[in-house]
Amino acid sequence: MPEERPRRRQARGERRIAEILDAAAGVFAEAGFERATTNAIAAAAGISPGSLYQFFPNKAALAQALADRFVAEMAAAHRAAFDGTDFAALSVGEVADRVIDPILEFNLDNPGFKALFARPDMPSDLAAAAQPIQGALLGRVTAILAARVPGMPEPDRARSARVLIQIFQGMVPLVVSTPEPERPAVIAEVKRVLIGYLASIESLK
Amino acid sequence: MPEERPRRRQARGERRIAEILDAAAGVFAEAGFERATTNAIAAAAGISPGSLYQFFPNKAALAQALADRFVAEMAAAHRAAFDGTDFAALSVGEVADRVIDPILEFNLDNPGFKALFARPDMPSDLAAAAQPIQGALLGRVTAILAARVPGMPEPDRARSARVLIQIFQGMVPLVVSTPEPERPAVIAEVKRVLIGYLASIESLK
DNA sequence: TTAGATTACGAGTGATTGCTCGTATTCCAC
DNA sequence: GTGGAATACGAGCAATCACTCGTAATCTAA
Repeated sequence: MPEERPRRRQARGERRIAEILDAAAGVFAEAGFERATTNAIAAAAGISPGSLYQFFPNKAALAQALADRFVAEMAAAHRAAFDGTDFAALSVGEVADRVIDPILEFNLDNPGFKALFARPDMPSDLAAAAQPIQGALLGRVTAILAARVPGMPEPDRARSARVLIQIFQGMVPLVVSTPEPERPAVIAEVKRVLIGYLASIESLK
Repeated sequence: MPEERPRRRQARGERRIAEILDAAAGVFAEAGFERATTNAIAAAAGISPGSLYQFFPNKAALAQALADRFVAEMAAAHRAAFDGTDFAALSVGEVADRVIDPILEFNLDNPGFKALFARPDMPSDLAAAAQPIQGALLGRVTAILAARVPGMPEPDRARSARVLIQIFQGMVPLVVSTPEPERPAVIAEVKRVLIGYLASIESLK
């Protein structure tokens, strides 16, 4: 049975870990998770393969740590988008602006994010890492729906929240792949889609 | 310089090719493209690795052939969805039903499809194989928009067509992953989303 | 019938890649 | 200062996988 005493990191080590995660995000974004080699990540971080394995026991753990960091940053983006606002008092357009812009910006700033979380064969432990924010996001959208459409039956509300989230996440690739002069128009269309759906729900009384 | 004389296939060989493509679609769907090994595909087809390479020079060519078959079948699904209908004379609900159901059914029946075409690192030659149907789909949706909303400026029309397609394709994973008793309700929501967006475009006159 | 082509086999090969290990350097607590 | 821990190196190991090759069975055209 391995002792597995956690080593006491020096400041240098903490810095290295951050550098490795940065490098991994870049390589994942460029090559995709499978094609990304640990040696390439080490080279991108400016260290040797052996040094990389001083900090991460294997590639999966590296991916897990990067995922955890993404999740924490995404949670912050979600808090910025959702907290401290009375969504029942806003117009649908205002709701869309408040919620969509920061989350979209996060996706634009972190191309490695979807390389990790949108891959077809996501292992269960990575999905488990993403589950908290996914669940929290679902809860927040459901809460907005509950505040705005109180009469809606619970199953319908949960389903509509899932649909809203899926629309948004499904449109992210289109937004990201659209080059700059055209991008704001596409973002405006995304908002129109979500607003239209939200309005059609609210019009049911 | 290789002679590269195309060999004359026997009926048995044609059958084998179809069997290999079937097996590949299944293995791709289960394991994803990268994780799918050629030996596993051969085993699933009930043949040896060497026999597989009698028919396909490499894994990329196998993927290409499967993609071509999917594209042909998808094109047929598109024809069934679009041809012989005057979309200008239908209600938005009828348009949605006619277009969405057959294409959604194709995606449900062919789980290998998205394993090939939705992978993050799709090589350019695979994208080239998909381009004709993607282009044709874009043209068909644009034509429907042109028939229904004649006054719309061309750039807006093209953008809205792309958005409509992206909404649909972005929702496919949600539909596929929803188990059966619940699935029709999700499909109904997908249609409501598309109808809502279409109606909001048409309401602009 | 038979010669040549096609189909079939499966152990093996070369290349890739995640990861190790022996060793050297740097840091920090005492 | 000194000893132990943390950091760093990079050649190389073991496993995986796309693919090959020598050989044999089967089919088809004549």
